[in-house]
Amino acid sequence: MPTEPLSRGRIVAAAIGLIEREGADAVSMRRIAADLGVGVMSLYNHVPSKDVLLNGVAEAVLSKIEFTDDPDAHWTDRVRMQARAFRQIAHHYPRSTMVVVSRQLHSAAGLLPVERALATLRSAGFGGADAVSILRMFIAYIVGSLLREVGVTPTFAPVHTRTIKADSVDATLFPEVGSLAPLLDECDHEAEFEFGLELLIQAMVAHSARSR
Amino acid sequence: MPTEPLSRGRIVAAAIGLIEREGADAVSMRRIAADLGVGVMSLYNHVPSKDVLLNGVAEAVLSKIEFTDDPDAHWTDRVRMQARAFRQIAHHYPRSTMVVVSRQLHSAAGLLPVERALATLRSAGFGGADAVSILRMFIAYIVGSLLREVGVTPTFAPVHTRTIKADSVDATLFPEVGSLAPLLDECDHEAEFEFGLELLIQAMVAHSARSR
DNA sequence: ACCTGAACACCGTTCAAGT
DNA sequence: ACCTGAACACCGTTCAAGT
Repeated sequence: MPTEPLSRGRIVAAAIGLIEREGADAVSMRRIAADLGVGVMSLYNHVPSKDVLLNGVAEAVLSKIEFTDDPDAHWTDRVRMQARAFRQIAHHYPRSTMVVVSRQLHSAAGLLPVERALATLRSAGFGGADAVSILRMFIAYIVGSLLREVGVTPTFAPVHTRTIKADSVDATLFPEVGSLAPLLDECDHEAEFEFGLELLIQAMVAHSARSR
Repeated sequence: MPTEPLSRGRIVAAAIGLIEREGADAVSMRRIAADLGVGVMSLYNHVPSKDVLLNGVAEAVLSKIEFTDDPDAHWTDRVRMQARAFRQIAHHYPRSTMVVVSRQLHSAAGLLPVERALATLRSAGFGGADAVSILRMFIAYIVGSLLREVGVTPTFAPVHTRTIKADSVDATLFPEVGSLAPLLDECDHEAEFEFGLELLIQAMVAHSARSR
């Protein structure tokens, strides 16, 4: 039975599948080739190196973000929706998120979200420089939030590992950490993300009012 | 000449040096051993695996943050200083920053900065839950900012590579990106960090006033 | 044009042997 | 207690050979 022919897309998809199944450390050209049922060197007919293959993984994951933009909504709501859409990759591709975040993409893969964000900010009345700086702040916040969210689960095994045990922290050296241990122990990722998102949006509103 | 005896500390220091000199990808147990003038397997007398060695690298870099806290300063100034101190690691250990950020530390290495931040926020009148959420938002923002700062220079070779060329962007598909290309092309990392930092701090002040 | 096995220069880590 | 070389099971990638 003649399977579907090898292609860059199939290789990238196999890599993403492998990452999600076994983690980024499990990715090797040989494993991917084995998963696809081909010889290792066949991959190199479609991809020049492992490094650019991983760039392809990052681009593919980024391009799968589902942006549903409503141009009629208030700009603060549009910003909210776009930020949440970005966060979805941490849910759909948790183990690939680290790959996305740790690669500098010089391609146009991430350009569509940037375009939409800038358009939204400009429509809200922000100047070009402010729009770019605000976008960068937002991206930093989202990326950092995703890292916390997926970094906490490098493997899904220890589903409830307490990072800080109240009784193990020297209460004289770290009194605040000690007394807040119950709060530090648990992290509702969605709630934390929304908390920061609202603060950021309100900061933007205030900044907009100041510079008006 | 009997060189200093091998130790976990010397091994971690050698790893950090290697990372800063040649990048995180260059790190291998064999290279570290060679740099230290010992056999590979000697390392395993002091470090159980490469994985926990890299955790040691992350902890060592984190512990080198220089926090100069002034308890008499206004809490917003203290938050500013702490955030800037954190950002210093991107300057002192640029290539190690990715290692720090990509490892989940279950140790007490990062506890001192957390303690100081929480103490500052509580002294500003924030409740425990708010203090924890605000700290998490700040850490997300700082981590994301550091990633942008060091991710842009995986190697220092292309000192001025333009990521987006104005004429290469389809102006009809990406009009905003096209018109803002000059701004997107350059990034004053310190200025961008400070921009977001001020917005975050003002958001905190507003949040504090609201919940007072 | 696409596939491939052999080969090269690497990895992390186990183990048994040394002192 | 600390060091170590040999060995094992892996890597990414080059190259020459196939179709």
